[in-house]
Amino acid sequence: MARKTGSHSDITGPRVREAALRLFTKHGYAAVSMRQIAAEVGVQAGALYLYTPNKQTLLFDLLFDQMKGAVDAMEAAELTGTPSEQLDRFVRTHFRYHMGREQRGFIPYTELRNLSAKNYEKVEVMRRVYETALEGLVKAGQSAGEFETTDSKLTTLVLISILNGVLTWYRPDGPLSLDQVEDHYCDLICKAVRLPQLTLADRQAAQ
Amino acid sequence: MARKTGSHSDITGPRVREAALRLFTKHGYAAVSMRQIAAEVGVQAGALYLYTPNKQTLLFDLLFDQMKGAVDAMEAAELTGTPSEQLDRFVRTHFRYHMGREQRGFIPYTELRNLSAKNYEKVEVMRRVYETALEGLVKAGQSAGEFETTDSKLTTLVLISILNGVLTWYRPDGPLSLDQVEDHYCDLICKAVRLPQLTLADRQAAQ
DNA sequence: GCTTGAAATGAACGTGCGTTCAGATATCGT
DNA sequence: ACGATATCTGAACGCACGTTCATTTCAAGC
Repeated sequence: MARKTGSHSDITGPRVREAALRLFTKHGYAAVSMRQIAAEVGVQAGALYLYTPNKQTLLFDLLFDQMKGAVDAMEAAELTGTPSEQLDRFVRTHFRYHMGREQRGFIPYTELRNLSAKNYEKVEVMRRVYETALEGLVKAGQSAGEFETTDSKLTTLVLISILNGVLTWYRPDGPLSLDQVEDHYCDLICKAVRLPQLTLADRQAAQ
Repeated sequence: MARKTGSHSDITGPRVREAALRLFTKHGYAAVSMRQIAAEVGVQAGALYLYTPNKQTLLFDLLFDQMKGAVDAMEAAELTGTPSEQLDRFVRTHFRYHMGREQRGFIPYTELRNLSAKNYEKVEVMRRVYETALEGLVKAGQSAGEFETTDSKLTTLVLISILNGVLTWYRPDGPLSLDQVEDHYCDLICKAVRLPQLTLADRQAAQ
């Protein structure tokens, strides 16, 4: 036995990444072996090295794309309006990017520790961009008098905790719809920074 | 060479647990080897098995004690007063238990996936106790008319995210004092559930 | 000071890891 | 139809893992 019938790199390549994403998310990078990933794809371990130079790079690519994708999604959202409206949109974009219909999945930040120093730095740059954008938003809300928070750095950290927290437990096939969770989180976050709560009408107008 | 001078099980035993806690927290269970733990203690790998039957049990003991300790700390806090006051106390107790002067450290919930089914169940029981207590508090606040949250289950999940989020990044030797962070988190959480913010005087009176 | 038991060594075990590669087979352009 | 090339197998590599155990050394009670 050697090459499989109907095999294409266009098909197997993405499947390798999907399998790795699923397994890394579920069990963590260190606990997942290349043989497990290969088995999930339906291939021998050696074949994986046609699609990635090594395990480390596989993790890096997934984490980097995840962060880069989130940044891109945020830029595509073109946050405008008042800080309050922008924060609302930020929260929704964040949630929908990771948990939307593409079923992208989410590798928690914990896995960053498994990256080599060089790879870590590259991902960290993207993360800084993302979190700095959020912090800028918090600061803008403060100076506009919409948010009553004092320490913008600390507040941003809390917001990140909340935003990523939901990604670790939310399952699209669970009892809660995407909209329900999204609304609830927006509500809580908006109240936490004490901005006048947006009504549905406000949101549609902002859109 | 065999037995070390000045060696006692009363000393080495705790040191094994401390080393394991530190390494599991930093690198994750799967990425840490028994030889690394042994090296941290200053002993050969085989010696660890005088203090734990195996690696799995080492993790279980740490996680179980961590959860059990948190539950005990909460019971010792004897939450009384209005739901608002109780929530404030809950947040502070949570933070101080994990990050207080005993420098206990905190193994994130992510590591629960490394437990065997049986061990997982035992830890999960404690976790349920803890989170159910918090949810009961949220519900009480709702019916008392102090909290404006709608979905108590979802709200509790958010609160857990926040409470555990800080434990993953806070370092006692960092720029922020324990009190600063504690106050900030209490403030944000209290506002998130929209209860009238406690003044320092209120808190001292509640104590 | 000798004996007894606790505490640790260090070598060994089987296993699974990440990775490589020669060889085998399917696909595709011609 | 055939040759070239892309895709995959299966075996192998050295290494590190968790765990065991005979042996050695230290501590302590008599």
